[in-house]
Amino acid sequence: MPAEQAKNYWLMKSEPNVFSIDDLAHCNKKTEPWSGVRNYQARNFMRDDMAVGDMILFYHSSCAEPGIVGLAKVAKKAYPDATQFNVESEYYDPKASLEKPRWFNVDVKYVKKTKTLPISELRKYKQLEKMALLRKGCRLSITPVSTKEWEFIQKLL
DNA sequence: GCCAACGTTGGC
DNA sequence: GCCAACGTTGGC
Repeated sequence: MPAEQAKNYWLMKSEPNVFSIDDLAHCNKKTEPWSGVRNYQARNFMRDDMAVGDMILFYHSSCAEPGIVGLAKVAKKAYPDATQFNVESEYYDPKASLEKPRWFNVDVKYVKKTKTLPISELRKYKQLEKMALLRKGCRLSITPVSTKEWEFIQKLL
């Protein structure tokens, strides 16, 4: 066994009217496949860089008070996203096949709900000014979080 | 391989 | 609802 690997940290956006932190807390085993990501950069983060045990800031977007609302962790490493093969799904991708899947997802497990830390507050801290989330025009639904950013945010929660 | 047109994201 | 910023598509 290798020595314990350095943990990575992530921020994952979800629209609460589609899938909220409470939904995650109440689903089976508090674990859910993070399916439906259809952006290559976000896919690559999941497929190539996420490991079991990585910690996640759960973020609510497109809502009254967008911000960090809880913590989660990676429960299963990436595997082909089942929704790409399902013609009934809004995430169906006709260009994907079982032999050549295009989209991957990890499983995400609920850790805890926190107070809401709004994006407007995050923008106030110099320590967070380099956060990918806060970069102008950043629309990525999955972004890396540095260890320092993670630790700073833990103190705010 | 370029790039205009188009669609989407997401804070405000 | 607006719209800036970005990613994707497809004609050439």
